[in-house]
Amino acid sequence: MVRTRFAPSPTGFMHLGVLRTALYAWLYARKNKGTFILRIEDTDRARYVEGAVDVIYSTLKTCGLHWDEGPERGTPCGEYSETGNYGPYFQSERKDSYMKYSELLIEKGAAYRKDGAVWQKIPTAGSTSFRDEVYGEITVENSEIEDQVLIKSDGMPTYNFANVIDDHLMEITHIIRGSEFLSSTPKYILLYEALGWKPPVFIHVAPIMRDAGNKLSKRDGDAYFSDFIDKGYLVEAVINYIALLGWSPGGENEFFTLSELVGAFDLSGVSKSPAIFDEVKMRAINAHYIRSLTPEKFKETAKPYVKPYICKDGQCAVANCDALFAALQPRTEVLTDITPQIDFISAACDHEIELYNNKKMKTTLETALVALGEALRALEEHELDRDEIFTAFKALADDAGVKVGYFLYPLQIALTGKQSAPGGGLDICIMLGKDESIKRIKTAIERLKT
RNA sequence: GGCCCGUUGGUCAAGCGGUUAAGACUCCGCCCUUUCACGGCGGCAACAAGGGUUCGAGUCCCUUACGGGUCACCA
Repeated sequence: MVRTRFAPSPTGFMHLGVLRTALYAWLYARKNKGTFILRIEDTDRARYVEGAVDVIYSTLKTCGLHWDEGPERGTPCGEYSETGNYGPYFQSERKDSYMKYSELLIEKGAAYRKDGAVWQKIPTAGSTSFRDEVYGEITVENSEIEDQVLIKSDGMPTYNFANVIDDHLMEITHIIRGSEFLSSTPKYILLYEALGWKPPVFIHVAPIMRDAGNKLSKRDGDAYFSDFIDKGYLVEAVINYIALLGWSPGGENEFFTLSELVGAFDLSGVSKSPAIFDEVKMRAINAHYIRSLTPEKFKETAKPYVKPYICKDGQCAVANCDALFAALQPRTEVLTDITPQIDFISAACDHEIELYNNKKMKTTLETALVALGEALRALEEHELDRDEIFTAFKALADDAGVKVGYFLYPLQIALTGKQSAPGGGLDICIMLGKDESIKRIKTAIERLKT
């Protein structure tokens, strides 16, 4: 029976690297029909942060990484076993165990007291070896290892000690954690040996880097899961991306849902070297997820970003919302891309008249005036039907020996004031509706005349 | 500095003794097109260096360089 654990310290934030470790531990447990345990490592009282555990709970839940055992059970789900007889799951509540085993170690001569703390005694001779599933066989001379504190003078265990005790008591079979612990693993091994316990399987994962020389850290301002959700990333996309940072499924597919990751996850694909975080790549993945959403789902997801801009005097300023959302979907990589694209809807059409000069469209201020006149006429003469009006413009363009853009581009400028709009002139007409469009065109014509 | 570990295009990465060294992102062209996007097609671009082993090395060994981790009463 595989039992993995995620053992974060409650710092108040969920670092992407930490989340990835949780993901891997969760995936490994699910993949092997095992148990995923959440344990809070709050042995450092100086670092205690109010409400920090809630960040851990909520992040895990929104990511779908439900735990089978822990301080608070995850979403009830039939397939999960209902054990949880290994609590408490807060290290601060397990002090008795740590004291008990530190006493035992002292009795065995593997630990001693100094300066009010209990220290682990490292053998001076020999060497210690262990096998890591990612890094392979590792051997260190005991002379290279130094004695370490097991119980701090405040009575709390150190992370190093509490980990060993808890992992054993909770019957953890596979430890998945950051590679920064690779160097201290021999000390753990020595502890397991001194206690006569069988060490679990170790799986160390290389860190996520900001660039070649620096780890992704809070100082960068965008290392936390919440930072990316705030920026408009979809949680599925974030999970998908970080899963691929430091692990490769091997094939050419790089899009995986959580359950697909469970099927694909394999330790052999875990990388030994650090991976540099690339937000541009993550954006691309996010864009893919957004485009894959059904129109309904996209509308629901994008609404909060659109709503402030389409409400005018308490009314919706958009005549055709579906058209708006349909236009936005392929133009959205992250949700926050939306707002700057639709500011034209509620804002007055005040823009640089120079925009009418466009070499590619072969338009100038003069031709724009003509085109807008035609647009106005077309709108007044026809129903607001895309095909019907387009046909009218096409005929006009053919007669004049130009492309439709000759007429439609000035219309877009008149309506949006933007060189790049989420749709062409006609599309914008449909979004804004006949009345608003005509109003804007008239205003634009007046400006062009002066 | 000691000790561990690592090093394939700008980035993520496949590869696990014999390949024209995948794929994705980025970037650049072209096509599509009422702008911008989406989409389609194509292109630029890599085995850190030097020694071995081998008929043959990105794949195995050694050295160097560079990078990461660790050496806390933090985790």
